[in-house]
Amino acid sequence: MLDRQVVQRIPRFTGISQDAVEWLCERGHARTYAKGEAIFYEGDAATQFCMVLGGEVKVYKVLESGRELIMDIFRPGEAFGEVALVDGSEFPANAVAMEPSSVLLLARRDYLHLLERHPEVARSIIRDLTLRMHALRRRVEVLGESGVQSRIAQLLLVYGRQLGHQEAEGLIVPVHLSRQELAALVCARIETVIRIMSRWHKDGVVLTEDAQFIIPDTGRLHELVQGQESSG
Amino acid sequence: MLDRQVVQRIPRFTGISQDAVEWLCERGHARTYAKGEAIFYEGDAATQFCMVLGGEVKVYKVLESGRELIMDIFRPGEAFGEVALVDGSEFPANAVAMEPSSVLLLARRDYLHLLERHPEVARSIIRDLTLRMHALRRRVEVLGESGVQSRIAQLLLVYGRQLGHQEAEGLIVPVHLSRQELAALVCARIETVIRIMSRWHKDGVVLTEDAQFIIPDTGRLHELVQGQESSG
DNA sequence: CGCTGTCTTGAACGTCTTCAACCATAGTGG
DNA sequence: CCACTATGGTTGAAGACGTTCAAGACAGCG
Repeated sequence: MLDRQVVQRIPRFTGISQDAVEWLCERGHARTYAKGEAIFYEGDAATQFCMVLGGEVKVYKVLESGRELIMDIFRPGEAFGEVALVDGSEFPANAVAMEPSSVLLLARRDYLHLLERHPEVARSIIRDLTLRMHALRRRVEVLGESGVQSRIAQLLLVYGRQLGHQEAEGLIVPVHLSRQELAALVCARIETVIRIMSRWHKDGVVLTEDAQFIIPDTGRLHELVQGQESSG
Repeated sequence: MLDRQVVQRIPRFTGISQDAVEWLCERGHARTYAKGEAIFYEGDAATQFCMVLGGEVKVYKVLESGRELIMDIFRPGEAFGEVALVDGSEFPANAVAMEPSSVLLLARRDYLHLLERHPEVARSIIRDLTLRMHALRRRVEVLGESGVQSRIAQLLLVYGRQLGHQEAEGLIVPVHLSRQELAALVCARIETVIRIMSRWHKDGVVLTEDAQFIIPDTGRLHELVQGQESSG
């Protein structure tokens, strides 16, 4: 049983009828996951709709080469694993809570029912799918950059545009990413990432703090994306 | 004015009412593009729905580094640039005909009207969007592989699964890709691609023919994806 | 205290890019 | 017919870059 307040604040469900909210609250439920706890695995049948209510969830694949590739990181209000749900297939990747997280779960048949009965939800899903698409497109652009340095720069700039806010010290990007996770996002070895981040820290390009990055001057990062050279 | 026959054979529009078909035929029109001709550019306002009727269309970006990255290649029956159309934004990439092609065009307001009035079209769009998502996900997986060799192998395997058919000589992958285009797909330099393809041709791993690739033994390609080693 | 996990650094090695040159082919105009 | 040009493909050598392996630092926690 979900809280009406919570459901109504979710972008996906704004504008749906009171009846639908009621119905959704009865059918869905929230579950909490500990840090590092798996939500689903690649190959699992997609039987549930999943949406982050609190915390952070990463969806990742283990490539054939054994390397871990983070497809995307989901934050409150974002649904994940939805594509598999729509086409009734298996999850194509693993999902795990990056920190203590709360996830809204809804059985597939209820999800489809909602989709069927409420055109405004269907429209909302289309909108959400396009958002996911943009996100994936950005992932492709990041991975398309040659050079790990360019890829990290691009990644941080994307996160900055998306979640950052300007402060006196620079652009604050409030995402908590370990070096390992950074590496998995840009598809590089952790050592390479560490070396680049160390250099940047020394040069004041990007500062790593407790749970955030600080970019004093985004212009310098942009330069790094464009020309591999620089640094001299 | 479109041909009723053509429209009805498009997966996207199967199952829609005769009225809708009629309406669509009146509003939409087909246009042909010469090889290399641009269909739209990055930054253009997305005012038209575009779907390949014949030929091949590539959607690509020029990255900040100046490198060309092919996001995807579209074949008959597939819509492109649709995400921008849905959210009323600008095209995020360029589209160009890879060979003489025919493209169905439909004004945005007509597209939205169709979406509004025909729930079965809306459902169809959701299904198509999930397909696009799968495609993008596969692109991410290809680009996530380390080593150009792994990426090309992965790319060919994906195309093989999608479009290939088994023959006596091996798996035939009927896609015509220049070395330059292969390079743009895996985000590598053309020279690197050439060297790898030459080696593979010599070793009989992948044969490049006129307008297709032949993979005598997909198992060997799989090995190449997994272990970078090999070749020794 | 020792354990574990993450982070960090160094050196050797292999891969990819870069730059430069060259070949093959098709189309064009004399 | 030829020379000329444009396009796509190919090869080699030098150097930049990233990975790999090995070792150590550091903090949190039993």
